Amino acid sequence: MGSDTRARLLEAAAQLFREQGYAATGLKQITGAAGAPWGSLYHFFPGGKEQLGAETVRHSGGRYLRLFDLVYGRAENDPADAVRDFFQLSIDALEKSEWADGCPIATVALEASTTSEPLRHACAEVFTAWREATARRFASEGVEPAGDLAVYVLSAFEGALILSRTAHDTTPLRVTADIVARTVRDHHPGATNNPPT
Amino acid sequence: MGSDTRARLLEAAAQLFREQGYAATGLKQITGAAGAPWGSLYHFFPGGKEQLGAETVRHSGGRYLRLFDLVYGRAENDPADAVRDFFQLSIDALEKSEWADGCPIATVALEASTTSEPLRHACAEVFTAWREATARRFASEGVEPAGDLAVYVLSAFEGALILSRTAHDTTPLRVTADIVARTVRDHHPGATNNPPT
DNA sequence: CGGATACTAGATAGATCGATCTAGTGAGGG
DNA sequence: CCCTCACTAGATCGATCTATCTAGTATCCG
Repeated sequence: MGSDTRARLLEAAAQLFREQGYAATGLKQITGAAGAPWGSLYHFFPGGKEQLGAETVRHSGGRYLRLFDLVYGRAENDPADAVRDFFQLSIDALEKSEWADGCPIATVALEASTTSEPLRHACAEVFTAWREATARRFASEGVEPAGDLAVYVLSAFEGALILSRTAHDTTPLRVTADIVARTVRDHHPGATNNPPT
Repeated sequence: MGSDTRARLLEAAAQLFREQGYAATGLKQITGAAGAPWGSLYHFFPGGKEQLGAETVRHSGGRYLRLFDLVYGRAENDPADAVRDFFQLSIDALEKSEWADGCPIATVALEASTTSEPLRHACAEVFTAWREATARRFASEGVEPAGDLAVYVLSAFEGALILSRTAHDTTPLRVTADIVARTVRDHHPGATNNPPT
């Protein structure tokens, strides 16, 4: 039965991959941070670093998906406010962590894009799940076209997060949140303004 | 005087960092790709990998800046069309390279964010230069607020590029380009529609 | 020609990488 | 009790990493 070693390894890997990326993080560093013995790593992840990476990506992705559902699920928020809340969550995380906690997927996604198909695929799955969660929320509120707007929101969010983290300045996230939220509002039939055109 | 070894090293490093990232790329691999002798690397870049990385980032950033000026400078394009053209350039680059050629800065920026201050700073400078070039173009056409919209366009572009490259699918870039171009058009006094609100 | 400087060439160091392997521990079920 | 199996523990391997160091070659200037 369950020691939590495996979970601690995933957690430590998630944190380190998020901060430093996949290639720069050594397995020794992960076992060290997790307080896990070296031997356990290959016991739980016989596929080695690549398997640990893929599972970590899905693990982080799932955790954020629950966060999506939480923010989007608040009944009192209209979709534009929900989008704004989500950007704000990242602003808070960035500041609290002193610019360490960016997107837990993006770094690995870029590194793995040409390097490891299983890893890239895991990242793609996570992004798809996030997009679909956002699109469902938009569709249920009549924000259309829900799928396209979800892709757009996610793109703007990921990009602004990169810019803010690199510049050590939350301005990109704040500015982008404003404009994107307005776009969403303009596609929301319940809002005060109707969509243009 | 000029052998081109130093230039070839920068070029090879730029390509490899773009494809695989900074940490995953070995110096041996760079000298190999550049056809440059190992000894030359530390002759031209006595600061080692970090100096090479920082100079490579600025090198790639400058090259793209000229591309910005080229696209934004076309007189017949209004700003919304220029934005669309720029997204299209990346779509073409992604497809032609079979998803290898993403943003030459983003991967390194994410990797270096907590790892190397000089490298992060170089990336931040490049992003700033890109934003300013875009903002200048917007301001000269009366697209306001030019600075905010430039940050927004750059964010959406970077994010969509990540999503498209990870998914091996140009849809995020195409969808995001449409919506972002419309936003820019809506802030352009010369366009058929006036800005909302 | 002589001598300084720029660059090439690559051996080597020392550390760390991911991965494998063997040995040992400990709890639970028969 | 004992056997099994999940897990721990860490030595060890070969490869690769960045960086340094020493020589050798070329080029330009006097």
